[in-house]
Amino acid sequence: METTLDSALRSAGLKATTGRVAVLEALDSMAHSDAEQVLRAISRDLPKTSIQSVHNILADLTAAGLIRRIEPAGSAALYERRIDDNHHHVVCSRCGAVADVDCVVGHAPCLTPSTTSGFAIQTAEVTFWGLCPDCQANDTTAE
Amino acid sequence: METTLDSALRSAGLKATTGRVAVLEALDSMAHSDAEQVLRAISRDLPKTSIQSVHNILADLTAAGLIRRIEPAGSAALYERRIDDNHHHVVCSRCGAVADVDCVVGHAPCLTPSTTSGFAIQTAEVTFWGLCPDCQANDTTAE
DNA sequence: CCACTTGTTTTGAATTACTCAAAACTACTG
DNA sequence: CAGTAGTTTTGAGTAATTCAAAACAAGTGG
Repeated sequence: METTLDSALRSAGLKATTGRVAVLEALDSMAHSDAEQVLRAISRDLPKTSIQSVHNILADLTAAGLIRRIEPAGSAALYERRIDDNHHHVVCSRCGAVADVDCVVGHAPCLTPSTTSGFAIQTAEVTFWGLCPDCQANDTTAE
Repeated sequence: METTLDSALRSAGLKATTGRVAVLEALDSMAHSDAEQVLRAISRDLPKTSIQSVHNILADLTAAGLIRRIEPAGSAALYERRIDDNHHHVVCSRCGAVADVDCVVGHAPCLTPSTTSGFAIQTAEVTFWGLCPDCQANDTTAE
């Protein structure tokens, strides 16, 4: 079967292997997943896949621009399929949950620093930190 | 000798040990250092200090609010003494060099997201990515 | 000034997330 | 359908950090 994912992979210069398609499908259904979550998701269909292969696939897909990699402080690297806009993230400072935040500007860099120290700015990455709804609900029990 | 650093430590509820004072001094002279750089800096005076102790001290100082920890994607955790303002960072996407960027607003969160997904926002962390002056100079040789 | 107690550092081992390399394999080409 | 280049597997290795128990030192009270 020739799917959209197959052709996306091929037009990026990558072979459309079952593993890669499965990873893309997994990330379509669960955004902001780390390598281990992706492994668990695709293990249902491809039980022979190793965590190293998942890392390998995720690195290839990231390099090809088919997925985006984010690394919030304190978490393992997370991957997402939303790559065509310049959006940002809210991370729960207690449990690490992640949600998307639309960028007001829509393209990189959405902000320009006041003092660049001679750097040639390419992008601005914004990470909001706060409490997710669940952790707010449990806020009375622990701090 | 009773220094400013001593009293800063004590008023944070921490004992003013030589190791902690040395770490604070090191971070005063070299901002954005990782644990290993701090270890090298204090090894001149305290050669018996282990990397584990440095991690321990850095964690204590971070918890006490005396230093700030940043974790740019792809780098080890970096520590800095500038904690009283809400400033941001430029990271070189090639060599990982870090410089400070003043926050226009000056207090957290300097930005407010459009859609919060129910999160209670506490801070906004902005990381600019670009090429540092050195890497711009070498830009013709490699990409 | 000395001993005590608690907080701190050392020592040594373990863990996590990830990378590297060679062998086995499979998607696409002709 | 066979060949080859690109992929995945298998297995080992690394870097940064954390954990735990024993050794030690800072600040306190005598």
